[in-house]
Amino acid sequence: MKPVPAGDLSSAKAQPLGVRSLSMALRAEIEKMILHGGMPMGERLNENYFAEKFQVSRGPVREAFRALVEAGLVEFVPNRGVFVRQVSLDQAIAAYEVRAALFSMAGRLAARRRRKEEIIRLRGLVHDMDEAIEKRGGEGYYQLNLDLHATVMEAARNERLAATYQGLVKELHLFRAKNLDRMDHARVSNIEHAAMVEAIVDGDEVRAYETHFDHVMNARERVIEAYEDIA
Amino acid sequence: MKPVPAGDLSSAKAQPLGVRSLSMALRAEIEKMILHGGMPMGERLNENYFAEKFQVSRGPVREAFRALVEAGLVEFVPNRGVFVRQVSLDQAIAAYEVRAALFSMAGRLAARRRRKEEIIRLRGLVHDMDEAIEKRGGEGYYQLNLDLHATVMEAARNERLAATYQGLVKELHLFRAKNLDRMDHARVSNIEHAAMVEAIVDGDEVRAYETHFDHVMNARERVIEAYEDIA
DNA sequence: GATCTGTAGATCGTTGACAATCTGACTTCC
DNA sequence: GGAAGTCAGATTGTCAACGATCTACAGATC
Repeated sequence: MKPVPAGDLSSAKAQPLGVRSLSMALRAEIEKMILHGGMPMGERLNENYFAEKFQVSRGPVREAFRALVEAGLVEFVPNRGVFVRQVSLDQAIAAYEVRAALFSMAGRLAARRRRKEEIIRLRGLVHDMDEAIEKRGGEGYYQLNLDLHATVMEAARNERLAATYQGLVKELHLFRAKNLDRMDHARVSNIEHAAMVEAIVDGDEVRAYETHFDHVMNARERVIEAYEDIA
Repeated sequence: MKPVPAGDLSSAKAQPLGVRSLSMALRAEIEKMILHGGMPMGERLNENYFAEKFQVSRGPVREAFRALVEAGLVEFVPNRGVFVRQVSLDQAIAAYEVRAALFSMAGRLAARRRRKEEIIRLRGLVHDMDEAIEKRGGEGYYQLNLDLHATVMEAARNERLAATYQGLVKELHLFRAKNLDRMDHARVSNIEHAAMVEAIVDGDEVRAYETHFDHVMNARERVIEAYEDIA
């Protein structure tokens, strides 16, 4: 009955766009393409291209773009379109400082609000990362590192903080030198992790703040160094 | 000479919406209405209403809404529309903690990067606020307070930090108890300001962090108290 | 040979129309 | 009298088309 085109969206594209509104689903899909798919920085996002790719009109695509602009993943130029955002070293440095602010607060709150199971999990992660470095040549370290940071955020029990932090980390993915935090630093980094976790375990807010703050600011320094190597 | 179109838009529309794209201008305008105009919390924003009000089609209005959703000022419900966001006490508390993280970082960076003229300005503001309290019954205190916070942010010299902070402050405007930070606390508050400024002047990063952190967290406590009075 | 000008193609900005969905009130039935 | 079903009106979701703007390239001018 309905004048729906022969092949329906979800199956035709074989894309699990979800049940949300079309533009919300598109936003998530395009975001994934930018972050994981690896679209070149500065690349222009063509509205017609995405409209055809997902078999929708340009309206929802445009709405998805607006949301991505606000999220800081793309830049908008009137009458030109949107472009995958270029993140300069200076901007990355600034973002690391914001990250330090947020993450050190998370550590501080985690020290105040931690629960027994989180303490166990945190200590376990530090131990696993040690083993990943010493016994498996760094295999699996990256994921464990993400887990550790996520667990600290969880222990802080502040969703607003977690959401802001997440948005910032996404943005930092756009920085081309993101992968410069090499395995050389894993040992040093994990010593910092241990100090962070013990401060949380002790419930020492000030020490938790300091250790978490230093951890991110040290990462900031390493990024600067690494960048200068390739520049 | 460039082929300038006969009838140019800006005058034809006779709308001082600015030179940016239509949806960007709408976003700013609607945001102003929500924050200053005082739209009731939970109010639904009707697309047709805004389209007619600004003499545009619904497309740009919808795009403006998407941006406001991402900014956290309105909530989106599929097939229902967008609503002015309701901010609960719990959410406000969480937001104050994020604010403490950002502002204490600003204080810390300001202590590191301050310039002579900013020192003069900061001390002047604290002095003016004292006079506003003692000699003018609080007249002008509110604006001076905003100026002080803005000056600290400026001295921190981190645009990303400032932008994140600004977005958060906007969101806190949606909290109905926002005006509960009454003049009773101005004296205490300004003593805190003095401590903050002196820490920045001394270039003492740790003390700057602590004083700024405490200042926001104390404000958080006062909001909780005030909320309980009216609840 | 370099710069400027004009045109063509492509892309964005906006609009108005139509389909899908929801809200709220009225009717009907138990 | 209260609960469930039904229907009209209003609102949102999506689309296709038109007008405006920009980029790039070819040709003319100095």
